[in-house]
Amino acid sequence: MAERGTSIRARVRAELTEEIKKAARAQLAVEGANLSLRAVARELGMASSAVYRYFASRDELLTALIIDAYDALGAAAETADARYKRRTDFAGRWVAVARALREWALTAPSEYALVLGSPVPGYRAPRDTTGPASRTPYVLVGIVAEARDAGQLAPADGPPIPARLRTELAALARTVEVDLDEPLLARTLAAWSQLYGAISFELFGQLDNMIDRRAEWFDYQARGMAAQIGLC
Amino acid sequence: MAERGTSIRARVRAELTEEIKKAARAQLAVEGANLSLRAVARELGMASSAVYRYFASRDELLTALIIDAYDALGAAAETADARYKRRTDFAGRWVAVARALREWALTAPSEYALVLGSPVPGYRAPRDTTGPASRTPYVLVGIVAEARDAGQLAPADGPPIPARLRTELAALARTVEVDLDEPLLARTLAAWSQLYGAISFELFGQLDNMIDRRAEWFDYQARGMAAQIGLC
DNA sequence: TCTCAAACGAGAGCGCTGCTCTCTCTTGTG
DNA sequence: CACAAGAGAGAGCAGCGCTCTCGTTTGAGA
Repeated sequence: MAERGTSIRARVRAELTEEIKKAARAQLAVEGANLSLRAVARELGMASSAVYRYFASRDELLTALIIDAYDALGAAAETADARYKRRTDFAGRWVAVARALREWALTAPSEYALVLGSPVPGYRAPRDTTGPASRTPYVLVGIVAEARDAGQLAPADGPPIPARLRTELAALARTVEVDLDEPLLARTLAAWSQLYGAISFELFGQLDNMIDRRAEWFDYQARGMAAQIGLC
Repeated sequence: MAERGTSIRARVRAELTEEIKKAARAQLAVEGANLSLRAVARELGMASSAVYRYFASRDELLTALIIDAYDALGAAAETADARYKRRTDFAGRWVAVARALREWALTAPSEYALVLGSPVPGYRAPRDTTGPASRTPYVLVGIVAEARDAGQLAPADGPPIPARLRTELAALARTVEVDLDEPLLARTLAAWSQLYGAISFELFGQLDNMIDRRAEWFDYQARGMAAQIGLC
């Protein structure tokens, strides 16, 4: 008998799949990037071979975790922006989203490392991840585009952009359907890269023995990014 | 018989140690972060247990590689700055050093990932690395300090710095013996973090399907950092 | 309602890993 | 010249990812 379009078996299967991922995430949190499929199976009280009914390989499990992490990261960015009240305070929105991303990274460092750290084994997951991966930059770009539409954008400055890079930026804007001109897109992209750098720098221990007031330091940088883009 | 203060045995030992590291680096380059001590031993035609005469554990081998990588990275920065002719073109020097760091990272991606990527197994190497690790930022800070001394620094701007962060920056400047005032140190530190972000962003695949003209894109960002610091 | 193929779980096993221990041979120094 | 320290090899342990085989469960079609 079908229930809600899916059989009971399928439902149980989905639940166990989720439970495996949950246990894997838990182990990842304490063990670092070295995820042991056998340990996950042990945790769940099942034979290691049984896990292979749900994930064809350890890498496939990791891929699933990566996709989930991308989704969680994107969701964090979206809700942070949505919850920000003063919609025309674009710099404030940028900082709020940046903070949310950092905080998500701090609560789930190994998952952040999974998606944005060094590629794990030989190479990374296939490009099933492109969808969820684009949620975060989409939020960032959205803030900038809205600011531009509201006329709240400081006049463009920044280094000159070589002609060929400019055409590539234009092509990029077209393919991802982003309505920003080349200099603005360049500044936004650079700010995104900078944001990623600031979070990774802290998370991967480069700030150790240098700065303890990390939240304040991060805010300083996030405000710098907003200023660099031209958000007011 | 002692030779140059070290016995022959010690010399041979040092050579073999170096050879092990070399083989490990080679394997790391093709295999990613998963370094197999047994494979290294196999490559060298020796029993895996013999390697333990030279490195107490796989982690210790990795630590040695990390220290070497930090040193190589620092050396790349230093020579790039030293070779730059127009000493008062501080923005040019910054960009030259940034380029050198990126190029080193591109030629040895796994070694870069080792030192600046996500911490590998459970946690990272001990703090034997602090010395070599500081060579790169020292070069960057040096350029800024020289520019300031030459009066080639644009007037400070940037986000406000909270008082407590400011005192911590002052303390940091004191402990690492850097002669930069708080706002300038903050801008330099932020630029360093940004530089790290730009390199990692490219190296870890975040630029894939977005920008192909990577050298030009990197230059654009490097120039932006110099401008943000105030280098002329 | 019964049947049977598909789904599932467990266990054994393969080759790999890091690491330890023991045994033998070499080496350089007192 | 003796002998302890250094060095290499090999066996072995527990763990890993993954495969295969063998019973059991289950749910959909006859």
